[in-house]
Amino acid sequence: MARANDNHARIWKVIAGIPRGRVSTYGRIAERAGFPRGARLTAQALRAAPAKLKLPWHRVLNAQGRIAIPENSPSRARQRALLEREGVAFVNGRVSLERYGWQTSLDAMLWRVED
DNA sequence: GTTGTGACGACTT
DNA sequence: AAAGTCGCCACAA
Repeated sequence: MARANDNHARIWKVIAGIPRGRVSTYGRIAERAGFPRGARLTAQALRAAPAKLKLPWHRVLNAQGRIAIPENSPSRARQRALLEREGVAFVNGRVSLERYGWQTSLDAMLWRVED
């Protein structure tokens, strides 16, 4: 039986692979880690992620391309700043997943979109 | 062991 | 467009 922390580790691994200047979503990350409907697991893993891992946590947005962190948290503004620093543009508080969404090589192969 | 909650998301009203 | 329902996983009480 896999322990909870093992599942978190699988999520962290996927997040670590998000390229600079691109973003992914809770649902897609979970899916790539082996949890088809585990979007919430991604959120849980992200909250529990040790800073030591230096994960690109800011590149994780919700399925609408919006920052998922609560309004009251200062991390929210920090996430946006970090993304903009990488060239990710916000329009009406939203990021175009069409343009910045991270596509895997496999996806590129299946859907014929750029990697 | 049970229950409620949440940095979520797909579906259905 | 907006709100409700349900699935999923970890965690706190």
